[in-house]
Amino acid sequence: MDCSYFGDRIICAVVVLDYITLEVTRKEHVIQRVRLPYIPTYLTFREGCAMASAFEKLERKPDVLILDSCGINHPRRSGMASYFGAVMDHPTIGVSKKILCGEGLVPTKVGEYHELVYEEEQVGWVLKTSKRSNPIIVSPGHKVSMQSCLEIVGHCLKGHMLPEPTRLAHLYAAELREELKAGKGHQTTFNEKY
DNA sequence: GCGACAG
DNA sequence: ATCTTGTCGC
Repeated sequence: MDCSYFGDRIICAVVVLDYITLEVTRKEHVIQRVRLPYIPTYLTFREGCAMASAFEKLERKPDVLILDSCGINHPRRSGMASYFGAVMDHPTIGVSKKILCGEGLVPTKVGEYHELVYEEEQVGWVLKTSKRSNPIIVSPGHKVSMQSCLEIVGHCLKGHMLPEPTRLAHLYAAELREELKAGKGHQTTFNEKY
């Protein structure tokens, strides 16, 4: 899942892929009004409601959810991936492009990775996924081990900076944003259950 | 007080 | 996240 914005609207897009083939199985989305500003370490309160509504639209839930955010690599060990996973009681993994907290060696060769450490504790990984892009941060969200999150994200890589689920959700969210901008937002129906 | 700070 | 042109590299 990933979110994009347009004016005072937030668009949350979710794309489900088959784990073996990485082919898209399902796409859903919701549009809501932005209710809170972005405040570092409190991202869940800005995007959480839209994500919950989008996730509930899936008749069949995926085995694991990858979010564009932090997992346990967070000052309170509760990045949006962890928080959302706990609230929805569903396995999650956090994938981000910048470090919110913690530090680790910088991987330089594709496939290379290092531990992301925060307060003497490993909270994730710094992974080099493509030649030109900066490494990405991978961390356990909820009900996924430190080892598993790395394996799962690694399996979803196709030579791009981001794993396919995140990359495709990002593209879909951007596509929906353009449609809204073009006025094609016929279905002005907001899904604001949360 | 200063700098950092997921999206 | 969003605004924004060209540009370097696969």
